[in-house]
Amino acid sequence: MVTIKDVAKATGVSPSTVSRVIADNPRISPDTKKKVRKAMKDLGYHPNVNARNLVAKSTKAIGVILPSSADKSLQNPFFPEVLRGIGSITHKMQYSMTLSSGDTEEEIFNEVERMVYGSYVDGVILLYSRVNDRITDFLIETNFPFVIVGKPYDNVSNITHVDNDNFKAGKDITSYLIEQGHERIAFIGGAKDLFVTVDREAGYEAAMREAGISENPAYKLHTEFLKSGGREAVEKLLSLDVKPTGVVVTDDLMSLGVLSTLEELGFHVPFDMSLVSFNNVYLSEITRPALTTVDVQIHQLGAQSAKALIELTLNKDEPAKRIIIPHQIVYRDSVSKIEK
Amino acid sequence: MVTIKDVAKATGVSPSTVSRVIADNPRISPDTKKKVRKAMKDLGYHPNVNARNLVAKSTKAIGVILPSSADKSLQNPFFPEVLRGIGSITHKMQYSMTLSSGDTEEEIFNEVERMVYGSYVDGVILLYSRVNDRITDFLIETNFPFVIVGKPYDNVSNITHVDNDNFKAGKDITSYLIEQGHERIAFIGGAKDLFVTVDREAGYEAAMREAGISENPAYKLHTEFLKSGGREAVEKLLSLDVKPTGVVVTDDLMSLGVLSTLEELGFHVPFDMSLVSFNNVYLSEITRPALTTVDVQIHQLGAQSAKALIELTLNKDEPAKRIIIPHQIVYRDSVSKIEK
DNA sequence: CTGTTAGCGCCTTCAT
DNA sequence: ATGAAGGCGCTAACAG
Repeated sequence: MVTIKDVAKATGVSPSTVSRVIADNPRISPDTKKKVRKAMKDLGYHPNVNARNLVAKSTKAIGVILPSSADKSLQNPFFPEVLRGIGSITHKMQYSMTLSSGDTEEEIFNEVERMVYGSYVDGVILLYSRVNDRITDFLIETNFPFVIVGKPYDNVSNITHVDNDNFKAGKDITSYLIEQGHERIAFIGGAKDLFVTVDREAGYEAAMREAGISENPAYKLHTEFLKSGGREAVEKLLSLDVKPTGVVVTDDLMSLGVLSTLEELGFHVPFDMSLVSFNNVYLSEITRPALTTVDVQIHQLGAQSAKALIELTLNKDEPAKRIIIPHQIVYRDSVSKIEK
Repeated sequence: MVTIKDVAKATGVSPSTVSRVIADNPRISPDTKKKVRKAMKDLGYHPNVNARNLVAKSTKAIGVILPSSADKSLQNPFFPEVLRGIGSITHKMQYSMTLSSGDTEEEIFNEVERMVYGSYVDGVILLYSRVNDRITDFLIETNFPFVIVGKPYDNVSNITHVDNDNFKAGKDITSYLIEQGHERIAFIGGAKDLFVTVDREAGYEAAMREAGISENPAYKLHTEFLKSGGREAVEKLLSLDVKPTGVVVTDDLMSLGVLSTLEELGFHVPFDMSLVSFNNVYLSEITRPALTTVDVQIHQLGAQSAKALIELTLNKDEPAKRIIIPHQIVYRDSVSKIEK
């Protein structure tokens, strides 16, 4: 391994001078800079991160914490996409990113502990938000820089987080359905303790209310995320005497399941049933019909969270922020107009 | 930050003793061990990785290199799943994993360079395999430990890699179609410079040959991975005078596109057309019909590669290995029997 | 069984 | 503008 000393020796200067050249210190003569740089290149010198981190007390690395992978939620294309978003920033800033790998909450907690106490990373991004989360609490207690993608379950104004306006997104997409003439609109969401679900549902309710459509509890269903593709939910809806004509589903991958079940039971989308969804991951354009869905800009969610985190690590008393990524409906073929 | 010295002072021993306690050195008296451990706990001591890495010349971290994300291939649920597989091992071995984040090949190359020269990681896993890959060449030249998930384009016997027997997988699944009475079987694969495609295709051909079915070039198609869901390929097949009765598609996500196009054009799977696929990612069970597909055990691909890599890093002259993960067909509803 | 010493590779005062 | 010296936190001989 080529060290700073080797370069120094080769150039006939002292190690500290080389160090200064690396840092591009202004009070090193252009001449020696050139010489040193050449030697570095010739010898194939590369700084050793660990040595550097040790004295700098910073790692230029951020930890990304995935939700516990008990369920299959990790197969949601959402994740690779946020990772790419995060990566786009870390790469540009020459940071590296470390992924959590635990399966259970306990395991993940231990990892985060290691990351924090062991100075593995300068900060972490939480890719989930759970009620009463030990990890969040721990991060707050230790005053370690972190940001949440999504909405914190608590301390909302003290935790930097990047999110969509899910209430509005839910309202917008529901309103669209209403504009298309639908009135009997159902809602299929994920677990009720997830803020995404709650907020999108509230948006759905608001749109219905504003349109003067009375609420129908039988139209509001919740299903374990990904559990057999929302089959039960769909069956329940279709067993109703007065069936809905449209459904709002809170996730594209879930929509795929809903779509399948619907068609399997003989209900053709969008003719017999309209369907709208959220996220706009790749598969929403290759399903049949292609899904009309809310583009939440997953990539941006990742990128902005990384950016905010890095700022936090650079300046510990940067105030907590709430960053809202705008959404946009992308219209495809899963909705039909109802003529009155 | 609590250091080893603090613990030493608090216990009245020397720093090296504390260090030995951490390493659980056998020739430290149980008594002092206990004392020291208590102090560590009381003070909240956690070893600093960077300091440790610096002297150990090992980082207990591995780098995972994703393919350049120019295309959307990263949205393939394949990736989260390998990551989980890798993570299951790194976690167990207390390793951490660093993800590449570059977009272009150039960017990724630079990252790998940093990882290698900067001692960021002890080894890397390549999640792709390209022809004439600079990164692979670089890793070989620098004699840096690495393993490939998939088949190396060159030096096959000198590079540790973990893969499926894609030839056999292709053959098995095609044979299954033949057993079900199909004779006009088409093949839709990804880019021809990917070994997965090539091998699975060779398997398909072998099965056809052995069954005495003459080859039909018009039945063999290649499509940009994920490009508009293989629409063109399907259209081409359906424009043929003698249409196939079955299709072998090399990836579940592609199958989703194929399926959609097929149905959209009025061909119902499996009645008008049978469809088999590869990978067995979650969505293959929620499509309609659910896909009969080859389970390639993605999780195992990841886990075994991590295991092999860690062995490599621990023992640099561990011989190169070729690890084949067995596959298995999972039968679902996308194939129908043809009575003669 | 435990302490002392040196050094991993780098950065940063403090001199000059 | 540059060098020398010390130290980041930890481990690994070498003593005893």
